[in-house]
Amino acid sequence: MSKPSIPQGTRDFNASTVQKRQFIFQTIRYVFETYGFQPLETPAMENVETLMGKYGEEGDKLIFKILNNGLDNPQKKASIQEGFDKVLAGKNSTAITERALRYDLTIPFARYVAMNHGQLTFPFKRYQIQPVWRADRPQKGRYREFYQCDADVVGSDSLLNEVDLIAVYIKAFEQLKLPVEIKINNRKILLGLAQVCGGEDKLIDLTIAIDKLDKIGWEKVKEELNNKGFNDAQQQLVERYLNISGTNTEKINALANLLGENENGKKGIEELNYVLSYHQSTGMDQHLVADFTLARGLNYYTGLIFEVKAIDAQMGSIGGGGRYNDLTSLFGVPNIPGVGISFGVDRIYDVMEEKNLFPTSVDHTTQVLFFNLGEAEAQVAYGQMMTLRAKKIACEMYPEKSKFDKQFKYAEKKGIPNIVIIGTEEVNKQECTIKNLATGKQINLPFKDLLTYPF
RNA sequence: GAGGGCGUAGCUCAGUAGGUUAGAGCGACAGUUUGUGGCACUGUAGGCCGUGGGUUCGAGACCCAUCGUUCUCCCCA
Repeated sequence: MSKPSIPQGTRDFNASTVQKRQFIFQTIRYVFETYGFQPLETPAMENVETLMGKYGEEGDKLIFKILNNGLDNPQKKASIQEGFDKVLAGKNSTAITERALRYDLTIPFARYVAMNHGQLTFPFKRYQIQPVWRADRPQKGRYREFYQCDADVVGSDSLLNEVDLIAVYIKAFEQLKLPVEIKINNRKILLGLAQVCGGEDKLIDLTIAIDKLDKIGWEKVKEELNNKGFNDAQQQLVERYLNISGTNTEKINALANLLGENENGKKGIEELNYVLSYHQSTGMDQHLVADFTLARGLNYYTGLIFEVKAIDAQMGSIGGGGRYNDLTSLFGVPNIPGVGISFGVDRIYDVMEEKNLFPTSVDHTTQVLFFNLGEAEAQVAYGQMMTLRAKKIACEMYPEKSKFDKQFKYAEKKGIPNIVIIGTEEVNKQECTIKNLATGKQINLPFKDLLTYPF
């Protein structure tokens, strides 16, 4: 028997970690609900075809697939063999696998909307807090099982949804006391640039190259553009695009100049302006940064896109989202536009832990430990303990009659602030000894006063 | 998918140029102290040195493979 272990990229969470994570979940859930979003849960596994082809070529490779049961059935040997050959050739085969673990929450949500659009009231606002799985190689801030907290609105074209979702981001991070900046761009602007640069078909090459700017620098980006067939004039245009800097307003003006009369460019800028100016009136625009290099991987985005970055932290994005025109048409139900955002709880946790941002109050533990001084005494103490529990004070009794030393140490390790001693003396006098472990002070109190004692 | 670092006690690590019985600190447990913790002292337990193979008279140290872990790239939360 080898040592027990858990799969790569997964984790166990101890008491204090769970409590801190709960703090993040509760904060985000509270904000979601305050903004009118209602909960949804979907299964951990989806049909393979629901997920495949939705996340790009790279994404498909990172989907965890579940092996079918009954592969050893001799009657199905031929079809399974055939399916296996397809898998070896890099294709998918339902004879081998027909289910997969969900990769994100947006696609399952789109599937849900497509399945239930008849019953839903639009605009439909839902939030979802559940784990997702990716067969990525684990590293800092990257896990194979992690939680996402998504909020989406479908069935509305209004930019007010974008405005509202940005407010959700800002308010949630404000409550978590985590300083962030929210980068905003518009896929329409990128599309406009691609058109000005010689064609929509270049959009993907262009965004991939642009996205790498802060990592590899302009020279390398230029090289890549060159390899992808962009001519000198086009490269110069991209360079001017990437060199745009200044305040949000300055950047937008420079961009408008650059893209000129391009329809998509104009529309993209208009939308961006709308959202930014709206938040000038709410006073939340200080967190917003127009960033034309922001591209985002998921190719279903069509409008404004967002990405959240923790300030002064070495961590990838801790949240992202954007508008998608027609996600449900992938499932046969066209014309349901939507916009959504996502929080990456595990990365938020890592950053907050690193910066020591968790309030000490998130550590809930037992408030009172009742000492166990023998069968008869423990029975009396148990009765007293139950009255405290009825008042919602967290209590426990040490289960063994052990030496004081041991019971004290238990309380100390667990961070229990108070102990109650009920021994033979106390039972005779119908009182208990209460000791505060931090101050070391102790008092005697009649049983009848225990209920009103301010633990 | 590509590349680097690291695997020695429950934890953090040491282990000198390969040399015989593998160490420390913290923690755990027990005692000094059978109704008062934190401190101190004393003692005890706990290791197929990740796994498999190889080189060598001799391997925790060197080589190969494998697994795990961590980081970077790709991509992403």
